[in-house]
Amino acid sequence: MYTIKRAAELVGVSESALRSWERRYGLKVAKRSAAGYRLYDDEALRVLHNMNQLLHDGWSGESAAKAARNQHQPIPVSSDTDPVVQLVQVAKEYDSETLTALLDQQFSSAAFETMVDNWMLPAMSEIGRAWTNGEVDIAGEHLVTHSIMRRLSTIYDQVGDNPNSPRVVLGLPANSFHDLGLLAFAVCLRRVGLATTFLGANVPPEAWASAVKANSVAAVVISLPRAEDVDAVNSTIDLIHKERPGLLIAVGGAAQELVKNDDNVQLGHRLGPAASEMRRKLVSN
Amino acid sequence: MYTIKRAAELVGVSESALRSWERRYGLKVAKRSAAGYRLYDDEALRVLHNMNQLLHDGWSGESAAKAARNQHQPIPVSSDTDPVVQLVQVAKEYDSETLTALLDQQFSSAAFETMVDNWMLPAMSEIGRAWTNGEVDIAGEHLVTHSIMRRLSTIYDQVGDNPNSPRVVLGLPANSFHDLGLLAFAVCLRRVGLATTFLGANVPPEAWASAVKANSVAAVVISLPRAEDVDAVNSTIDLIHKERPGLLIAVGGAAQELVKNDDNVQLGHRLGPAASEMRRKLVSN
DNA sequence: CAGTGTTTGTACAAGGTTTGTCAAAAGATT
DNA sequence: AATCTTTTGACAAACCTTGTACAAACACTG
Repeated sequence: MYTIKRAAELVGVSESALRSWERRYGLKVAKRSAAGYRLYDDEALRVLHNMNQLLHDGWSGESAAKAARNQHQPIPVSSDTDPVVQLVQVAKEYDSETLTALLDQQFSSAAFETMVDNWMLPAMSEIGRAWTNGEVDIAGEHLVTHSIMRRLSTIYDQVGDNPNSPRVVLGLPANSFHDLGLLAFAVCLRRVGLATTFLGANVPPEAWASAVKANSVAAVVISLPRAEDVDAVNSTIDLIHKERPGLLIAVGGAAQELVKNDDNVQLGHRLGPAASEMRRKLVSN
Repeated sequence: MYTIKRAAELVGVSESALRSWERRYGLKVAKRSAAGYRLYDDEALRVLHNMNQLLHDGWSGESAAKAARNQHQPIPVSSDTDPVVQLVQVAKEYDSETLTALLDQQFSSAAFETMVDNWMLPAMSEIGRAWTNGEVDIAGEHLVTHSIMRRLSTIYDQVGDNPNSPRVVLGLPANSFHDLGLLAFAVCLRRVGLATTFLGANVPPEAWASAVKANSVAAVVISLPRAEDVDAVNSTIDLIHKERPGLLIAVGGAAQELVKNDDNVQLGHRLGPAASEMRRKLVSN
């Protein structure tokens, strides 16, 4: 624990500056002694160091302080606030620095499935609600969606395929574009040991037909995030049935209940359990 | 979030020009602070960078502005092009999308040490060359540097410290800021099982003195990326010698040959071998 | 080719904001 | 007693804002 004089020396700025940063930007990194003296630990010094660098780099004080705090903290971002609310807040304010910190935190906070079911999907639907209310604009929604998509793709690649297991093909019907939940589900499937082919958004019927031709394909997952796309899903299912009769077809997404279910399976709204269930169905041993 | 002064510097145009573009062509890429100051983020810089390039190509302001906003076509990362060339290309075009993909690919392509020595460091020095030639602007160089720094810090944290091993303290002298290679070396040291304390850039003499006081510190690594900082390094070394006589001091970086070497060690220019060598020196068994 | 209008970067003025530093008064530490 | 530290308020230099003006470069037209 260093006094302010020492801390200022170590960081390479004046004592006044440290006090000003605290007063003006709320950069409260120092503990206080019984008598009210500031006491800086190593973690605090790192934050101050970051702050100094960012200022040298031409950042505004306000945003530099925010970024400096979030740059190097394992448990950052006011952990007393609901992380779902935090994500909506980030979308409102278009705050990409806090977004990065929040994603870092959430993606490493629990098992992937838990994080997705308890935080990511609820938070995304909350953002959808805020968007229809006009509280969040398109840019904010985009920022968040794209960042999460990038993380998911990275994880999808990192987990890697399981080429010797039964293969599941995942995609959305033509003209449907919300592939975030579906990609998260693809990750879950890979994590339970299945092989996956991720077709993504807006898959035209022909592409579906040719994707399911391969012999290794044991199941298909179609997502139906919006009620409008019911017809597209239904006709896609018919087409797949014609191409590969008896193939397991599962439907997911917010509007999955609207699909006529003769032989197909509804996945429900929790990805972790749905992935385990899928594995049970496909793997014999 | 950069102020207009720095944003202008990074893109390589005047502040007035930025304001004019905004007023005349509606190129409103900057957020505003509470007081109305313009604040530019990376995305904004990308658009401005495009704008500038298009103007240089002879486009009219009107159409350049429209195109600059939309010019968002990431080049796919192809495996048959030299990845060093690809990184320079990314810096030229300020293409953060492709950068992410390229980093994903490279960071998972080989052992960390191989990736650093065969790709990252050569590519960074290539970007430096392109910058002195004027082929890459400051903004492009910054984008790449910062993205790589973020990856490295994540890895540094993920690898974790080895608290029971001999500790190595790493840093740059005062007023020296190129800490990318040094952080990569810190990761290498952790990966060979050593404990590390990363002080980072611009470490004032007092901070060096207090950092080496701890008994567990078995060695110090000082980096000298630019010839200008020779004096700062020499005086820092003297100070450390006075504080802890006999402590192993190693010098790395592009200009390491310039340091007077009485007892200190030169690390050479390949990080993987240097880290192994360091381990051999410090670990007895 | 000269004349006219437009585009584009830059400069200046008047006024508000940011940011590091200093000073004063009072309490804590050694 | 001498040397810290605290908060609060104040100040100046640097910075940013909008609006207007101007000159060089360019394109078009008679």
